[in-house]
Amino acid sequence: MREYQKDKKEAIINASLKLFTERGFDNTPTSMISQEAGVATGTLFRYYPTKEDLINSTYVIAKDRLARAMTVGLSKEKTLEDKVRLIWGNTIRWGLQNPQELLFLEQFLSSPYITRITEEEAMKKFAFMSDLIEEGVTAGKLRDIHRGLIFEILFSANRAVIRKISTHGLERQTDELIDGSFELVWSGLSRS
Amino acid sequence: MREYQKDKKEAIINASLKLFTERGFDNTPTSMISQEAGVATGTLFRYYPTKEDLINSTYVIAKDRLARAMTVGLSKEKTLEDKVRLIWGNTIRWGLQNPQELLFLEQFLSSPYITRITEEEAMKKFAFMSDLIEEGVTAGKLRDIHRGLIFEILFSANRAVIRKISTHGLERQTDELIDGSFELVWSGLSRS
Amino acid sequence: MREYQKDKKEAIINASLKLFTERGFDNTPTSMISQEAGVATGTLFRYYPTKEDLINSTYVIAKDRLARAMTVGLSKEKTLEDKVRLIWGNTIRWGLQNPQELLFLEQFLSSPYITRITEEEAMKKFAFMSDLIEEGVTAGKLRDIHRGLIFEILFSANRAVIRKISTHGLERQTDELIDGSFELVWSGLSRS
Amino acid sequence: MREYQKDKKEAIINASLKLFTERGFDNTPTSMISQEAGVATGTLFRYYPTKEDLINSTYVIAKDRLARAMTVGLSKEKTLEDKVRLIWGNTIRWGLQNPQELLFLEQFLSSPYITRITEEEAMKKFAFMSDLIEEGVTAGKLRDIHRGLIFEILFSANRAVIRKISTHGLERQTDELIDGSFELVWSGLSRS
DNA sequence: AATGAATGAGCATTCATTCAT
DNA sequence: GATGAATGAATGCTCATTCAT
Repeated sequence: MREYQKDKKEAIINASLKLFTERGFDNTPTSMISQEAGVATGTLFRYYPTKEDLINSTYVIAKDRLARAMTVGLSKEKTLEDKVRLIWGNTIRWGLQNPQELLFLEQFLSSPYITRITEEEAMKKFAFMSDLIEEGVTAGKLRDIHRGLIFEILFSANRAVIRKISTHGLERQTDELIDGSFELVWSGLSRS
Repeated sequence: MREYQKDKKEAIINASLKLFTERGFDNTPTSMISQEAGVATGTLFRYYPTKEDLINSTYVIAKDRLARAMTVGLSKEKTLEDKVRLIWGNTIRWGLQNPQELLFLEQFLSSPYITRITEEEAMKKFAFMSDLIEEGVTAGKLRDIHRGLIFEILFSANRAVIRKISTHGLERQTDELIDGSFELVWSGLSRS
Repeated sequence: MREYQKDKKEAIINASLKLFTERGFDNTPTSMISQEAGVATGTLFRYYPTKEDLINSTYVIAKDRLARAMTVGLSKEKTLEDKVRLIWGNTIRWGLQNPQELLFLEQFLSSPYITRITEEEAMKKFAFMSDLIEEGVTAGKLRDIHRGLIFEILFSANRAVIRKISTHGLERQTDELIDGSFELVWSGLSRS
Repeated sequence: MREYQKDKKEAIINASLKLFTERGFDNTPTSMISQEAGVATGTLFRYYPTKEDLINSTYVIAKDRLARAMTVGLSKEKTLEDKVRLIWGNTIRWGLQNPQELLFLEQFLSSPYITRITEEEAMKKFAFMSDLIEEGVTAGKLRDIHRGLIFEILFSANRAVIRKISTHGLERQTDELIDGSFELVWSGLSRS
């Protein structure tokens, strides 16, 4: 309906992503999704037998897109700091360009759905982050505190930057803010 | 029902707080709230004409409780660093003791409801934080970057610590983690 | 809607009885029942939380009405034969006057619902029949075969008479057919 | 799917018979039937344009099987009583061995579908019974009451016996119960 | 003010049927 | 003929909200 979709399954996921982020899971009827996707109500249930299945599938897709965006150009970087800096910037830029997908992912942090989805599984896609952190701690470059905590702080601070930029319309200063916030976070995380 | 309530209005808010945090907004019927509060269904709507009104009122209450908890003992501290450190620890301890209320507040960060509630109003209660940050920047103790960004990073890192502790059952090491994470954050924020 | 109903619960049962017998359980939407009863869709579910609950309640009511109709005037009769003859006639006349209720009851014999309803419980209302049969066998008036079988044969033959009369429009000869069929069945059941 | 089927049409009927009896008409989706039959959903509708058509066809087949089973060995019997006795026993044994098919047939007695199927047509297959009854009445061996009534009583008593045996697990006493119930019914029907 | 029965729009899901391949 | 993806009307049930008592 919106645009030609290769197949209906993809159209449904795209519509879900859009509507779930705009309206929240529970405020988005499946009928609205199928309409937005340009398919019949029954078609949605052929591919996703349950609304919950649809939510979970959408989550996995979104998480995957984020993980891909974060690592663009990663292999070119040499030092640990440069790698983290690249990821830092990639993530912020992706978040600014895909605010809905990011918002959608955040819904899971505080929703009952989070328990139903294997945290483990979702985290596999971010193994590259865990690896980097482990490498940094081992090499004595990062503070020797709970690895998961470093991970969480990085992520949450990153989201904070995105939120601040988009909420206050600071897109013009994006590059400065990326750099400034990275220095701040990096100097906090790295061994003094 | 649960305990003797001064008046029905309070009973309703308490029931809301409990149920919303346990089950989420959309999964909590107003009928369940009125039952938990020990009042008739109609009574709830006398005080809160709309479910949305109830959600917003509950939000304000919870936010207020958080703000109070954060500032306990604040007047005793002298230096900026000590004040922020106190707030940092207060927040984490409160979050660990009131996980549901915290979760409830976080629901708003990514829910469509956030747009409906005056961000301004909610933020007034945290004026003490803004003041501290302003003071720190002015005095040259904190990095001179966007004030709101400092605020957001502080908050999000704080939540990250809480989440990590409760998710991984690290309550025993709470004090160390509070201290360690504060050093990390503070060294990031402060002027080198 | 149809007529003034003392209370909604009764109106719903009456509508159910009518529609279930006319259309079958599965071909009768709850919305149609509530409409026929002149209540809102939600009201039906206040009284009967599930369609199945409604079906079962309707069944119990109908069974009860039948049991009452069967025993009208029973205390006046003296001999076993007269008692059974009275019940025989009562049942046929009630069946002819309430064809839908009878049909409704028969639906249970061949429906999956029968397993869900305590056969025992339903049978309690017909204890007077079991007692009569037991009395007859003990007194040597009835053949000494499986009591339940006598019960079943009586019932099914009775229904056969009703069905035949109403299917073939033999209402004019009702009295003769009642008598004739009773003689037939009685001479079969009684000890020669 | 189950076993090799000569043609799809037969496979569909067999699947219908099985599933309709196990689950009832309305609780059996056509998709389930086509799956059980090992054909595509569309194929079913090539042979039976409507679910109702399929139900009716299945009914006719089942009725035919019953009629055949009832008359096995009938030509060997000489007297009227022996013929009826044979049919009596044949029917009970078939019913015990094919409880689901019998249940399926009974569904029609009290279902709205009965009006849609030509009673006449279904009855043609039981002409042998009508003939026997007519013969008996004419010869003065059976009571001179409404022929159809005799037919109905015979059938319903017969089903009552089957039901009683299978409900109470009396299979061991099948032969006695067949004989006992036949004596009972026959002495009722025959001219004293 | 308080009550809770009543309301009816709204929702997730099912399924008989169609039709392009 | 055969297939099975697609359709969309229909259904059981929920729940925010109203209002007579």
